[in-house]
Amino acid sequence: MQAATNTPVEINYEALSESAIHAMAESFKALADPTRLKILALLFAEERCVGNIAEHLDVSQSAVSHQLRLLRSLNIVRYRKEGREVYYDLADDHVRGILLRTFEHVLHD
Amino acid sequence: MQAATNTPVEINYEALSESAIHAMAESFKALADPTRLKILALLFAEERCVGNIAEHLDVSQSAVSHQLRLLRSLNIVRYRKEGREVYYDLADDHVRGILLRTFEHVLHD
DNA sequence: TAAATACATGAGCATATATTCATGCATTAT
DNA sequence: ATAATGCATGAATATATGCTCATGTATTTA
Repeated sequence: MQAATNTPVEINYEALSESAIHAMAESFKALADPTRLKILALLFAEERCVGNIAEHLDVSQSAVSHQLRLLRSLNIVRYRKEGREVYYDLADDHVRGILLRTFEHVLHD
Repeated sequence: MQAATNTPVEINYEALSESAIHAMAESFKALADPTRLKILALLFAEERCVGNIAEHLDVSQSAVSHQLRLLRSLNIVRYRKEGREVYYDLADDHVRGILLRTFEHVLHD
């Protein structure tokens, strides 16, 4: 999670395919909601099951489940089943990095 | 733009204020639209005036102007006037970093 | 087996959002 | 001064989105 900053990657409009643009928009959209951000902030520290998340956020279990489905579909979170509970976790450190950067961006303004 | 990765910043839910969460959501929301992303991709390389952006994206001048207003309000782009033209540019390298990271995230999937 | 628990999901509704259209406001050209 | 150009903006509309409610499915307990 710490390396990779001086990558030679560049963004130029001509090279960006329509599908890449839409994929990026989808990813950002997933992070563009307070409820989902709160869920991710909780998962930033440790994995949690659905009911636990709902309690902490004071949001209905249904609402949390809907949001988790969306995050799942974009590979932002992953899950594992244990009995009748389903534990969710951040999918990878890529997500952590983006969350951290934006958090900093918001702070230093 | 390249340094700053091993910052000691952490995200934990309890410490995140409601307003910080909303600020982050707003920032992500600004990046969560294909048209705005295309605009930013254009500006990634160089500053451009409104009409020029509209031409390149095949979007109406009005639509571009509306989106630029939103990006402006969140300090994602900045502008300078020159005669009757207004040139827009990315506000800072923070934005570049976030765009690059997400671009990579989308590629490596 | 029946009841309870934990989570997922479809439909419906209220709100948010992106675009278009019409128009306004500067600045430059005639 | 009048017209033209470049950009900004308010209103209206169509679509997208997040939540609730009702219900379904899987797993555990009585």
